[in-house]
Amino acid sequence: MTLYARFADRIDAILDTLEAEGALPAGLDRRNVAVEPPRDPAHGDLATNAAMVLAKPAKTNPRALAALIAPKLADLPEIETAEVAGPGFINVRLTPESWRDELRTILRDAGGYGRSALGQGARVNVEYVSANPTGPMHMGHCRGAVVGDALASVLEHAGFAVTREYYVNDAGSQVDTLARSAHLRYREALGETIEVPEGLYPGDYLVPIGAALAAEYGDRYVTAPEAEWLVTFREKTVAAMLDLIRADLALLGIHHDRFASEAEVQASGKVKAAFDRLRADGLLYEGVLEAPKGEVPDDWAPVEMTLFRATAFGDDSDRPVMKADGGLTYFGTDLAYHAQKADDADQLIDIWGADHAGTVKRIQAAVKALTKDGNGAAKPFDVKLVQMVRLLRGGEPVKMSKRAGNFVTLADVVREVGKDVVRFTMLTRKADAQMDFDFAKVVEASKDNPVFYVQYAHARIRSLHRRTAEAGLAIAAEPDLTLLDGEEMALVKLAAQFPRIVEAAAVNHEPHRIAFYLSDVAAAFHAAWNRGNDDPARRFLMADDAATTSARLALAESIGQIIRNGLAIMGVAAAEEMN
RNA sequence: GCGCCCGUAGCUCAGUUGGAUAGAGCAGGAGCCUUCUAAGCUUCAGGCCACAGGUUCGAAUCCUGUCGGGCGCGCCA
Repeated sequence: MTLYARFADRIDAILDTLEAEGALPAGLDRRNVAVEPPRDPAHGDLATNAAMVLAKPAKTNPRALAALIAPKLADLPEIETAEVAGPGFINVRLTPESWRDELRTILRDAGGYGRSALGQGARVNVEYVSANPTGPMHMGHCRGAVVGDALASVLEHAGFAVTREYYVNDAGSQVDTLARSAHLRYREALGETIEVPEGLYPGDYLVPIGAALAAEYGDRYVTAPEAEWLVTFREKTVAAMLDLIRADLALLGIHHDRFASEAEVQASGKVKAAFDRLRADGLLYEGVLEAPKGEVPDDWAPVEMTLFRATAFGDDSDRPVMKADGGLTYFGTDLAYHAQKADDADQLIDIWGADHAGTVKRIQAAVKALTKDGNGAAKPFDVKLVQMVRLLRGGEPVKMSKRAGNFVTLADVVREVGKDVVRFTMLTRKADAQMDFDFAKVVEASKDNPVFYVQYAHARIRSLHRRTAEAGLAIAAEPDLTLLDGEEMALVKLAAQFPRIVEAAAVNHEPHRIAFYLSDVAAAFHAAWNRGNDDPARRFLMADDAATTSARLALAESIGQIIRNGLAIMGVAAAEEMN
């Protein structure tokens, strides 16, 4: 239980008491009562808005109600003062010993500090990456991969049971194109001189696939009609592409629990089951769509199709699930796929590139329609859109050849700057904000670079331990933490916010909050360190004072632990030293 | 035409799910610094939170409208 949750309980108990005493009417809605750190530290350690939220329904004024609550808070042993302030806030100051206890808790819980039971084991399916299996991962996929993986990790830390899932689009025309492209390389491997025509995938990564196919099948499919080899080539090539993608993802430390096949969804009874359910609810019908607004495709014609009544759930238009020829649309399968995911999850999250923003409403409509219960309550489903990353080198856009298939691959970038830099940098912006990724800046050793700055703080802390050992100081197993002064304890207060940050990141599906918080922690630690430059008495390592050094080392270690825990969520290794 | 995202310091961005006097870094001004190994430290200045209404104890945050920027619109995937 986090410190804030603990005091929320205390306040709840006090409100119970006030009800029992008749000072408050029973049954007030307390959902908006919050316990938070005040923005201005001068206001104390914790603040609650309880009196302001409850005053109106209790038919009293906030300050009067606060005056009833505050003394009861002040009576608690962990609390030094509880004062009514402003419009009716109650500002609480904890005893120094409470904070020292929190520091001990961080050290004791170690890697477990920051974990919580918030999610209560609810099953969350996070689907991310889901790049088409037509080639290696490129940088366009990278950000979604990192954001999705970090979000999954944040949710795990907040007590959710997470499944990491990848949807493999192995059923559309793109994988047929892939198979034809592989066939071309297969002929090439058998000695033909080939030229990749417009519309096929030209990438070199298909060369070894073609060679493998040639080795396996010899020349039997060189002149055979497509119908004889397409399915086989498609399966083999998709499998090879998935191996490639898995290897690329592994470079980033990403491992999915499940790869769900679009073709398998289609072949299973899932589609029929989902459609039956919708039809039973009157949400599927045969109809003709109006011509799309804006640019109308050349081949558009008003024909009858099977449509999903997406407009009943907030979409702008009903959407086809089956084409006029009876084939499934992409959306039709996707709808069934989401039904499949919802079968064994309590919540769904999709991470999509922002270029798919236009289809968010229809899939949300579908999930609502498919998961709503008798009361109309649907399973929570969030589509997180991840904006594009602009690749720069020293401020100049990275030139990518116009020739299709020649892009900056994820593997190239990881090879150049390292997994940890890629992962951290991808989390230094909100997912829906556009981001620049500058090869020069992300590896810069300066305080402008948050990746470096956070790692540097951790390395300094590790270095302290090494140097303390070298100095032969006897470090106390249970240091006297009363030797820490107010500025030092301010670091503990910042560190104590970590569990709260993790919870907020989980609830809001915003893993970037961890990165920003770690930057704050690093900045605060560096500032404390720098105080030692001006005043040797404030250095962490005091060669002639083992007791103070022990206390400060415990403090430093707690900060190091927070950084490690935060980086672990982000999937970034903490640096032992800087090179 | 419609929809989605966005609009916060000169620039790049945070903003604790509606809290108190809106923050950080860069750039700019002024000092300092040769280190508990180090790639710096302190400090100043900078704001009509695009604009106008609304909701309430309280709005950068929620709602409506306007203006401005980006992206999207399909029987593709």
